[in-house]
Order: sequence, then C-alpha cells, then structure tokens
Amino acid sequence: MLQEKASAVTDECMSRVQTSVETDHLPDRPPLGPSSASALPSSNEPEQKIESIKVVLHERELWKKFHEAGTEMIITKAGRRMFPSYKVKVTGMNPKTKYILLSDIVPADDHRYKFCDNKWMVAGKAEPAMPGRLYVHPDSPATGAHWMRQLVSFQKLKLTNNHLDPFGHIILNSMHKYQPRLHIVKADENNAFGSKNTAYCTHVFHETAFISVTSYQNHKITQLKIENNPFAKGFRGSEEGDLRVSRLQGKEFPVISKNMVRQRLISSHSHLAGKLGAGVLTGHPQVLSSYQYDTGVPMSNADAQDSIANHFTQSRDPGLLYHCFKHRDNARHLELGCKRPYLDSPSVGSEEHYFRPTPSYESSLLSRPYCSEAIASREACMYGSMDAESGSGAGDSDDLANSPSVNCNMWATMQPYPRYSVEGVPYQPFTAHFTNAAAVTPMVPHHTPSMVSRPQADLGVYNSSSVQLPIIPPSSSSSSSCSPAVPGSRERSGHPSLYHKKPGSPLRPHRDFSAYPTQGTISIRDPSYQYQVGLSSAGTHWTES
DNA sequence: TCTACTGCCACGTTTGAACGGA
DNA sequence: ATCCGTTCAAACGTGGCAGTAG
Repeated sequence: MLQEKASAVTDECMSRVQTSVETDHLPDRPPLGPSSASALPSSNEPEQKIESIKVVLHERELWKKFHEAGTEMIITKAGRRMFPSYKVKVTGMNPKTKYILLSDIVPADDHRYKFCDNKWMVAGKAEPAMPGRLYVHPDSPATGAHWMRQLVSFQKLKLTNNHLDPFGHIILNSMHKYQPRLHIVKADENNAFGSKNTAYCTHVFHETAFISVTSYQNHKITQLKIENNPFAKGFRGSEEGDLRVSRLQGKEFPVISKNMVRQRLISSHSHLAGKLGAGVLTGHPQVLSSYQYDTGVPMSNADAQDSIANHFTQSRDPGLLYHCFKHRDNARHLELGCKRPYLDSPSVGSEEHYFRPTPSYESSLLSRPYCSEAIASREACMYGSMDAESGSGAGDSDDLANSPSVNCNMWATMQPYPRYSVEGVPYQPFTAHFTNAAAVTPMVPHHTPSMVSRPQADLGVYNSSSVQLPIIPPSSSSSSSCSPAVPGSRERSGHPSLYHKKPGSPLRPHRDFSAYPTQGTISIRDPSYQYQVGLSSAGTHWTES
C-alpha cells in the first residue's frame, strides 16, 4: 500500500483549513513510468525546489486567438468541455517527487456581462459564486518524471451551470468571467499535505480567461471553435468538399453555409447599423491588452466596462473568411436565425467576406490543429462541494482519514480571480475544500454511501478536506506563485490524510467532509486580496513568461 | 418582446471490443 | 498463446436551432 499525504496550510491571516491528502492505494492505473514504481523520494535525494517548476501553456497561440476575440466557454447542464483545452508542459520538477496537479476556475471579477453591440459589457453585479470545485488531474499524484514526460492535459474538465451537478463538474454562472488556474502541490509521503514541508504553487495564464455562456454570443469565437475543435468538424466547411459539391452543382463559388448566411445578414445589417454605431468595433484587435486584472488597479464598474469593451470587443475580422459550409439546409435561417446582437451590432464586415480567399489568419488557425495527446484516459476527479447546498458540517477528521470513500474537493469560498493590484496589496487566497462531488446531489446524504454512478468512479478514493492556495499578481500575461516548504505551517484541526485512493475502486461510498471553512474566510469581494503565499513568509513568486 | 436557457439533432471524433493473421 | 493491425459500432463531443421560461 502506498500512502501519501499532502497538505496545504494557509496564510496566517486567512482562514486556514488544513488539507490533508492521502492516497491509500494507487488506483488501477497504468504504470507511471520507469521512475514511478517506487517513486517515493529518498530522504537523501536533493530536494528540487518547487520554485523551480516551470509551466508553459500548451497551444498558447490558439489561446491567444481566442483571448483576442474574447473567449467564451459553453456551459451546459450535463457539462461541457473547455476548448481550447487546458494543457500545460511542466518542467523543473523533481523526477522522483510526487505531485498533485489540480485546476480550478475562479471568478475573474464580480461582474455579470452581456454581449451587446458585438462586445462584452458589464451588465451588473455578479451572482453569488458557485461552490468552488477542483479538478484534480487523473494522474495525481504522480512523480515529477511522469508530469514532465508529456503534456499535462485537463481536457476532460467539464463546466456546468447546474448548481446541483452530481458529476463533480466545475460549476459556473453563465455570463460571468472566469479564470482557470493550475495548482501544483507536492504530495509525498515524506512531505505530507499539511506538514511543515508542504509546498505548492499556482499558475495563472491570463489568456485562458473566458466568459461562460450557454450559447455562443460572439460569432468569431464560434468560428474559432469550429475551425480548431475536431469535434466540431461537422460544422466545418471543408473547402475541398464544398468546392467539390459546388462544382458538382455547377457553381463557381462555394456553397454558402448558414454561418455565412448569418454573416451576410450581419454584415448587411451592419452596413446600416455601422453608420449609426461607427467606432464601436475594432477591425483587427490582434493586439489587445490583457484583462482588467492585468492592469494592476482595481477597476470601477465603468472601468471594467471599458475594459471589457476594449478587450472583448467583437471583431468580425474583415479579413476572416467564414467558410463554414453547413450540412443542413437552413433557408429558414435567412428569415430567422440571427441572434439579435449580431443583427444589431455594427460590423466592419462586409459582403466581401464570403468570397474572399481564406486569409492567412485562418490559415494560421488551421495550421494549428487540435491534437489530443495520449494523456490519461481516465477521468479526473472533479472535486466538488455539497456543503454549500447541504450546509452540512464538517466530517469527522478521523473518518476522513479512514474512509474509503470517493471524495471530491471544493473551494469552500469561491475567490474571484484577483484584479491584480500593485504588488504588496494582499490577495486573498481561496480555499479549496475537498469533498464529495457525488454527494452534491440531494439524494446522497452525508456520510452515507452513494450509489451515484459516475464516470469518475474509477478514480479511486479521495478523501479530502480543504486547501488554500495563494495566487500572486502576474508580472506578465501569466503568473504563478508558489509556496515552498512551509515552516511552521499548521497541522490544523488535525485533519488527517484525506486524499485517499484505493486501487480498482469502483464507485465507492462517498463521504462529505465538508469542513466548510467559514471561519476566518475573507469575503471573496474583499478588496484586500492577499497575494501570496499563505504558507510562508518566505514564499517565492515566479512568473511564467 | 427580449434574453437566457434547454433539449434535441446531425455530424465527426474517439474509444475499445471483436476479429483475423502472423 | 501472444502480439499486432484492422474493422466496426457505440459512446462521446460539437454547434445549430427551435422551443420555452422568466
């Protein structure tokens, strides 16, 4: 039996809820690699500092393209994957040390948005944050060698707007802006979660921020998704195919898709509207500054609106050929079909879009095809909360330690992604709360076996409590913070190991260890965000360039 | 009336079982 | 008996769209 413990302790000033993570068994997973079989680090080995870990966002250029257009992510009741998917390349780990990689998505600000006049605008105050959930990479814990061997993919992470989601998907509010984050936690038997040696770091890539939607608002985003996501190939107009069809039909031009028709409608409309709304759009927002939280200064609502207007401005790139040919007849679309924002919005586009040769912009997109790495096919554990819904108290610590249950994590308090302020202004760390995602469903009572069957069941057993992880202000388009070994970190509340896996565990009875850390938790709207580094005054920052 | 949301649809990709040959 | 490659169907992931609720 392999046991691992890890813990994180928060800043002295913050609500501190110790997290313990214990892996009782490695689950039935493929071998982690040559160095993984007995990967427990030797105490004699020189310990590689967690500060030295470097994380590079995969397909950053693609992310940037989306970012420039104002990334939108569909959220559905059943859960929807992110695209582009969140993949990173990690280097600088100690090959033999075990790490837990997990991701969460936090509010980027406290606004609600609407898509108006082809741009995202602040539409009011954000709704209360959903219970935070963590997505722990299915390979976790694994050795540094394993993580560094290949891309680390969070592509199976799913987003939902179902507040009672039983599947452990990350719960978001529609029309809100979010920021994904990556956390790396050392998880060694000799370096347990919650021990004084706990070390972790947080990485934020600003280009991965997005606005959650239930249907796409910005047509450019739709096009980017269709062009880059293989699962959306059905909506792609294969130039060859369509040209072939066109030729067969004796046409000299490609078949016009619904999207093209829509574009045409928009474009036509915008010829009129554009005269009224001139100046609203920018034609080529190729270079956009980062989001408001990059500015370093908290923004007023008006500022935010400006920012959104500037950064999420819909750009119907006049150079972009919307060449999506539809497989379905949609003459009706000519009459209906267009979302009002499209119709209403002025656009720089014109009819020449539709027959213009594909510009390099598009080519560049197509030259970066989505490729799925041969990464963990196993589902990751989506850690979620039931506390928010149930209000149940914390589970017994010992039970946590000993329970074979599947447990998932949640952030007890959903922290908005900080509007990064000048360095030195504290950022409030968010709190991760490991609990049972399946138990989120009302039908699954606390501390009782859950019969909920879910695909993540094969992940094994996770007992968990809570984690607080800090983030720090970015110095560039992405940022990271880390907390190396934390002397004096608190073994608080005696939460024993909560991260608990057993091999071959099918869906196991779940428990909710909802030590919902309200105590000492700072409001997510607290402007006094504490950057760094809950665990140690000696915390180190580094920035991903 | 408008907007956000939901459920269903068709299509393409992914995955893994089944099969056959070496 | 094992390994490898191919085939095929089911499962899954997409965006579109009509209908619905507030």
